[in-house]
Amino acid sequence: MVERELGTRKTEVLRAVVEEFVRTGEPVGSETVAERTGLGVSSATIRNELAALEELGYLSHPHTSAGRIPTDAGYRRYVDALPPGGRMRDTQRRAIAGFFAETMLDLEDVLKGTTQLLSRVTQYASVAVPPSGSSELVARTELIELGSGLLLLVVGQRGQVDKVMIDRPDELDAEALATLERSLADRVKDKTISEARAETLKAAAGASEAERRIFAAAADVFGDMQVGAGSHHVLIGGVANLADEAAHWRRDTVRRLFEALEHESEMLELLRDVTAEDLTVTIGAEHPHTGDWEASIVSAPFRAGSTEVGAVGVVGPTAMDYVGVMASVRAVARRLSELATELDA
Amino acid sequence: MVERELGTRKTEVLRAVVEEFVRTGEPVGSETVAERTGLGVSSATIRNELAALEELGYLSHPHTSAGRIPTDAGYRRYVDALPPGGRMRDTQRRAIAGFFAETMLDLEDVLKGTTQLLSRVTQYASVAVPPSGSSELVARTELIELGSGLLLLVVGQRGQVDKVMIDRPDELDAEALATLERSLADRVKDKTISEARAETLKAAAGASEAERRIFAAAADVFGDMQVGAGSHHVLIGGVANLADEAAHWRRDTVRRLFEALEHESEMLELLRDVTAEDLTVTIGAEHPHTGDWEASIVSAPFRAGSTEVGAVGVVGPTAMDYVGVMASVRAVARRLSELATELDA
DNA sequence: CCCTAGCACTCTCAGGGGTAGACTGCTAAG
DNA sequence: CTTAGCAGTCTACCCCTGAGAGTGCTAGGG
Repeated sequence: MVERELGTRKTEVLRAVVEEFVRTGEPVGSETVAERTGLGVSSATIRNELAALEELGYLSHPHTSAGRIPTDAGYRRYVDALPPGGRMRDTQRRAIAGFFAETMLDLEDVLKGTTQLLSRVTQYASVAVPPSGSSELVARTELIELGSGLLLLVVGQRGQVDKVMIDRPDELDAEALATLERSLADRVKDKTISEARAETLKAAAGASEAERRIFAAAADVFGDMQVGAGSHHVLIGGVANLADEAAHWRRDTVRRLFEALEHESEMLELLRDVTAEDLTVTIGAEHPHTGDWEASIVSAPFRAGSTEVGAVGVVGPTAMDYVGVMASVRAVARRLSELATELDA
Repeated sequence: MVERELGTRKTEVLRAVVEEFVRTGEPVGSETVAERTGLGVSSATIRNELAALEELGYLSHPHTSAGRIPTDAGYRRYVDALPPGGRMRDTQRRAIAGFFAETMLDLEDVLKGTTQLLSRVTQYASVAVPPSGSSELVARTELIELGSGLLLLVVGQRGQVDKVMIDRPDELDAEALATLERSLADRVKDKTISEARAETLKAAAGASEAERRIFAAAADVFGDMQVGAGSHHVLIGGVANLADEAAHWRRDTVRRLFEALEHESEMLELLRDVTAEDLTVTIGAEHPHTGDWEASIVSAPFRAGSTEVGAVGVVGPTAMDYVGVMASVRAVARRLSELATELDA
């Protein structure tokens, strides 16, 4: 579709249709638009504009005598035409400011809180992807003997901790384990997590069976930490909000959405490639992985200094309050960037 | 309500109504019951029985000319009358056996897998509550200096790890920190987690401001571990299955359920007191915290040796396949007990 | 005394017509 | 280019009806 100038009145009309539809959930008629835009033209004129916008593929018609509904392309056009730096409601602004006013030290805790904040503020579901961790440094590794086996523990420079239980190899005595622990620590200390993974895989290759098992387990842990430390890699909040939305949605949309929310890898796919420079809005079928379901994702990355460390986003119906959501997500991402930068210093 | 003998035919009729209703979701008529029970009596006789069962409060009538549907009390009676040791389908049995055939070392990982297993097998949502941990022993504590502050790490005897970030108190140098770390370790090593918590709170009381902060943080971590180590205390699986059920449910039921699933404390309340000796079935409004929503919970504890360590459960509509769910939950809980006992040895 | 056949009765559900209302799209005039 | 006016179209709703499902009751039979 060729990018073409639309004329400010058409843009205005489209805006009115989208916002009214989002507000009421009902198809919007020419009369309503004429009143709401305040353009000072009659509904007949609006009807011509509406017909033109439909011709262009931005609006559609459930049936002859119904009002107009925006298409995905219509939402897209609407979002692209939005003035930069949208407004939040005061309550939203205050909620966000209040949340970040507390002193917080653990980024993972913060992110968990962030999902709740975003979902409360926007009334949709929200997700947060913690730092990918590949370029983090390994601060410490430990091999601890417990009653039930060996516990291998890895601590990252930012306080991320990951672990795995290993069956205790009988052929290794306490001394051998201590040596092994030191050898592992020497190999990975102050390396990045991806380097540490490569290093441990290499070490596993040329070691005895018992040692190999431990190095392999370590490599697994590092692999895990690359995605995000700890046991959950994607944080989610406000799913209950989607239950309300569910009434308007197709059945399979709801199910697929919940499935995606449950499986982290799917959720990561939903957000991958989709989180660009600043703020990204993905509408309905635009997303490569969502097929034709009627959900939109608004997401933004946050950074510590200049390296990208994670992302936050909101998932809701295509008929969502883009202005409010975009402003909220942008604000939260900016705050998170500040916080992450500060924690890093 | 007085517990009264019902007569085997009434029981049989009730059973038929419940099972047919669960299977089809439609109110059940006398004709259907007459055929399905194989009692060899006519539908007229069944009608008398149905009327009696309704009089007793076990069945209800959407309207005059509709069939019967079970009340909560009806499900209760049905469940209580079920022969012990219900049957699973072969596929269910196999799925469970297959899952536990693998060797597994980390109970938390196992529980995560368990929720997925149970939800796949039953087609409802499932939850797992990990060991409460109060009586676990503290295996190790560490105070690690990172770029961004101090990381306090606690490792439990079973491999549970919990942590908290603390702002580095400027007035403590490396040596003071080392002393503090040793002092903390001495106080809590090999104590139970509840003892450790009490101990740290005591230590916090009579310490300098900087030390107090650290002991207090430690107490927080122990407090956290009492509920369940790591960042999630209740594990959940198969929420997507509830989305399908949602069509049959009242709106607020769905929302409240999702909210409960999101807030761990609520979920713990749902399962607390509800998990008795063996297998517990809570039907609809029976549960003190669910108000009048139409959901049932089937749960069972699992133990390591003789101490109760956790619980698993399934959440679904009151019209659920109790036989299959009860058998599955019981089987999974038994397997988990075996595994937990073995890991403990 | 319990069971059963039969029947009148009740109530829902699906479908058909008929109407009001909501919008559109077109046309002709400003 | 805009607008008023108007015919045309389609849905949503209501009302009605008939079919069907299922009950409750009664009277007769083992």
